[in-house]
Amino acid sequence: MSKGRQTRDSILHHAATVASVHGLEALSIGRLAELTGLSKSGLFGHFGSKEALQQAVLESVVDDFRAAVVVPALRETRGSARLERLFEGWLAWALADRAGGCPLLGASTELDDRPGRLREYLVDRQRAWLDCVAGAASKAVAEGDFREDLDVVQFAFEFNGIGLAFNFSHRLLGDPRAAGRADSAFRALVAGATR
Amino acid sequence: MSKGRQTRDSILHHAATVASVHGLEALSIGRLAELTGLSKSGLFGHFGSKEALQQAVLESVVDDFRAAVVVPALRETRGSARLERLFEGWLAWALADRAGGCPLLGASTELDDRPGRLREYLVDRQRAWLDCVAGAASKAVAEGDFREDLDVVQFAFEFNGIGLAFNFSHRLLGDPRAAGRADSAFRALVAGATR
DNA sequence: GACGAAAAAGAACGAACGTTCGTAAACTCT
DNA sequence: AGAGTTTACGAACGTTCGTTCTTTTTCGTC
Repeated sequence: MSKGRQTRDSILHHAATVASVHGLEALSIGRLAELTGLSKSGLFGHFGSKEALQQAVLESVVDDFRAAVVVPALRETRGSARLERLFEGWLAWALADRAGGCPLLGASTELDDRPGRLREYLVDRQRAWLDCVAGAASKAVAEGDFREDLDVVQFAFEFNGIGLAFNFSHRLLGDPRAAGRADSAFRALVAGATR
Repeated sequence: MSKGRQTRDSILHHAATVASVHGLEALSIGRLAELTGLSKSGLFGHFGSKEALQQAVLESVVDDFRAAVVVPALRETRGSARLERLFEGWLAWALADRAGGCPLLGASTELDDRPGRLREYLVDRQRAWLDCVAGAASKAVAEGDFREDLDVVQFAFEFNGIGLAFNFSHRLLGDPRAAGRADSAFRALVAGATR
């Protein structure tokens, strides 16, 4: 890997940490420069604009998410087992050792009313994520794990809600039972899809 | 009402609009000043600091929420009817005519990793909100609408998740079926609590 | 209508913001 | 080792930021 890529990756790593706590908009070239030991202009040159930096951070985090959650689940046997793997993977990702919470969830409420390239990219990726969940549920139906008349999009909607509720209770309220609550909710969701 | 309170309320109204789109941190004295037709220093004098302004905005929105959602529901007959009222009220609040989404949800992810007075206040209010839902569920159990062994805190957790999922699908993804999805999820939740 | 208080304006501050530019250093490859 | 290209620096730009003063205007009350 060239020197440039190396530096760029280091910048993105620090940026993702900052963004997990303060959000994408709070990323500042100057602060990020002293965090990485670069000059403002030196750091700036890697991206060309602040928005491009934010985009790069977002893409980098999305790639990590895919590698940490989606790819391992796709290696699991299709059916309800894969869905369980998706859920556990998501929970582990949300609990991962960061300075703050999942940057994608943060960006989702940060960008949800702000048109632009960033938002479009994020919307696309989040749709893909929900499609992934719905697709897995669909496979579970085909495998006979779930009932024939299950609304898989509705399933993905509620699946997502459990994740969001977990994030809310865990990160904001600091509820130590949040993971257990999420687990119970997921089991109830699966039970409702099974019978 | 004195002239001062009047101006202050006007400022808070504009501030809540801005915060609904860009978040609490993005509130800027200068921008808010030209939005309200005041000078920076004139506006500043009403609060004394930016953080005090943010706090005032938060309190103002919380008061609106209570008046629009909680109070009307408490006038409803206790039991599952009141819960339905809470849910509908929440949905209507989230769909209300604002520039952006609900400022309290925005603040919840904006502040969830940032210690301080603002966060503490918000956590307190959100806990109270979940307690309110759990309390209503508890009443529904006592009334015989819900089954005896229902975990009302878990109920509130999932109730909250449905709201968050709605906000996500509606505001970020722009899904026109979001409200219907939320409604189906709520009915499923109630059905699970009933039998 | 005068008087004290409250509200708003105006000017200024130091700091941080994103960005541009020209130049120097470091790396990559033959 | 030398040529060519990345990579990084340092200085400066025009703005905007929150905040602090002092001064002026407006309000509520007797």
